[in-house]
Amino acid sequence: MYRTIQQSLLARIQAILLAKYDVTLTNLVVEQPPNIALGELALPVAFELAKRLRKAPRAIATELAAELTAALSHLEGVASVEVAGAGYLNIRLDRTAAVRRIAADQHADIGGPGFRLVEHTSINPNKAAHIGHLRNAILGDTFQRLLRPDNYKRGYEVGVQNYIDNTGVQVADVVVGLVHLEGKTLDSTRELLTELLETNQRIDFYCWDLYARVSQWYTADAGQIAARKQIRLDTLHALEAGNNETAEIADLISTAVLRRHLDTMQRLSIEYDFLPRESEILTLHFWDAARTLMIEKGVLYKETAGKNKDCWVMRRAGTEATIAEEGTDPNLPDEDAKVIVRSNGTVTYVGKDIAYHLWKFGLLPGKDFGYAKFHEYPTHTCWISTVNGETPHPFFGHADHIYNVIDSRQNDPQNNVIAALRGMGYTEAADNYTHFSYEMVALTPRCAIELGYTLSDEDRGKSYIEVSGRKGFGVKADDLLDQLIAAAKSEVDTRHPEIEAAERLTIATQIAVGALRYFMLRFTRNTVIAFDFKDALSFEGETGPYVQYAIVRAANIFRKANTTEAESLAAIANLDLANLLNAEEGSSLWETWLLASKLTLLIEQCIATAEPAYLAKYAFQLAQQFNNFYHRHHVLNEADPTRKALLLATAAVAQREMTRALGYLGIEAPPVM
RNA sequence: GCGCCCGUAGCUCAGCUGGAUAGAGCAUUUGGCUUCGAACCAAAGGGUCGGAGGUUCGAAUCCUUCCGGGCGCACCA
Repeated sequence: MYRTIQQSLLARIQAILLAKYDVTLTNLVVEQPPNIALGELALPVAFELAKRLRKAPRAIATELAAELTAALSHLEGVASVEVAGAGYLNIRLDRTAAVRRIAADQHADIGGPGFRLVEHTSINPNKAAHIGHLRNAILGDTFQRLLRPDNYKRGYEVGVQNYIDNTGVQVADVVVGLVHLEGKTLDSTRELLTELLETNQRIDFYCWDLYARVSQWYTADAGQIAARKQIRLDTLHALEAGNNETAEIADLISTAVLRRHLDTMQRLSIEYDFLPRESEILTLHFWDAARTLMIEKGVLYKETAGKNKDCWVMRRAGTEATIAEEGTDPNLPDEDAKVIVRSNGTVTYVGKDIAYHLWKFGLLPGKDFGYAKFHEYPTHTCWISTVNGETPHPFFGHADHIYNVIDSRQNDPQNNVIAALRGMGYTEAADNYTHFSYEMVALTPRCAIELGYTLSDEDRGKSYIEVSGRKGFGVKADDLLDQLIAAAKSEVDTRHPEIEAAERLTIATQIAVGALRYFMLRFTRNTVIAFDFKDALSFEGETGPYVQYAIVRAANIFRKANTTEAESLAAIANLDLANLLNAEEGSSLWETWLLASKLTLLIEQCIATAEPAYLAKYAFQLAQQFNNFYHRHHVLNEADPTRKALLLATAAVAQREMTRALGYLGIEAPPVM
């Protein structure tokens, strides 16, 4: 509702500016005054105009205020306009009218045409997911929820995919471990998987340790380094080639680990639509089609001299500009160019990635994956790439906008892919390619010590230490979640011994997931999270459970009042609320309504900036506002029926919007806690 | 060396398309449960917004520069 009023106000003021001063401002700022007593919206537009019109800001504001006041009948919901401070235009809303509209759930819509692909998680299927992967998946899943159509907004058509690098070095390393350290064959690997399954052990945990061991093994014996490096390389080539026993072992293991990843993520309500695998990109020869296209478009060329002689290379972004600027001969070999095809004829990672991204935008002629069903969620199917797929199947490679949730260390490679698209003339695709970049999750030195690692003096002095799968150094996602559930469970057990055990566990899980997802979302993307158990295991203060608790409190009011949220909101439709809302005391109630009406605005901001943290902050602020309300007004004891109705409706609107906001964050509200 | 990111309260972080008195959580101190559940609320202390210049009516926010820290710059993936 706030956004609706904002939009109509901005349109009106633009019209006035054009008619009166013949100016158009591309970027009109609207903000909220520091105090609700000054109004609900503020426009500093007079300051901006002062320069251009050579007039005092206050004088301009006075003129604009008069114009707006005259047009008040066209501004639904606006009660008055006044000049404040050095030249602010402060807008006051008609509180009663606004409350009625908010209660009736009037709000601006969000959405549009086009298909949007969100890629996230993309964990190498050779080890357990850790907290860094959790940040990735939670960011991606939350963003996907903001985009998707639902019963609150029209939304955008969305596909969620999780890229699986099942033929890379990391999987190869685990295969080396199985074959050369454990002496496993294809058959005994099968037996191992069955045994782990039967004894309720996690294959991804098994691989976590094995991966760390084999990483050390490569360099453990000085005399064997070259030989072991060769084993590693041969294994990698065997995986890439396919159709051999080594590749079959890799497929068994990577698929088993992948299933574990899906389970882990499902514990956090994270689901996928499609799992494209590198093995199909290879066997279906995506690269061949891309290569032809790139040569045709002139972005890929063979280097004839210099250090990259005999490679096929591509210029990096900005090279043309540098050449023009420095006046170097454009015919000289570009030593800075990115190698796409090595002199031995094999393609690099970036080359494969370009092919994959051309496919995402539907720009790779004649190429698509085969599709097979892989996993069933309660409401939909997750598909996986395959060579000979089944029909019918959904299509994913036709995106109008893509979002790649990939950590900031991949900035350069991502920019290479975008540069390739742009160089090929696919400007629109390049513009609609969002590298949803985020910083890593590291461990505080204290946390590392708690986990039993010995630290060097240098590490001890750092504010954080990077996790390392290769060293087996990190916190596993399932372990953290288990700890969170245990902590929440013991709280629920003491608070609600009367509830059945199974239900207590369900509640504890909801709280644990709430704490974890909120924790990963409260930091903005480019902040390194220095992970610490003390903060992550907290259920108090700025946390998910704080918001969940506020919702539980609201629900208790309705239960005891023998009414519902919907009834409470409907009940105020015909009441005379003006006296209550406009009184001094009513201001804090009105502030709750106003904040509750901002959800659409927040979602739009999160989408525009690809920053879910704003919504997390908003959910917390709304809960804070509600808790304050809860403390100041005792709803059930209220004697005056009109006032009681308003208090009930206030609790209802706060609960409605908190629940929605949490829903977008992927957090459920427990019935009790 | 080049590129990107960060530096705000004791700690962890918001605020950064310039706007009214720089905010929150944690920690510390204090007060509040015979009340709709205290996983809560209220209050207090705590800030040269890394330093220095500049642009502007106005700078935590924009520009320049310096200092400190992180990450990335392969014919690895």
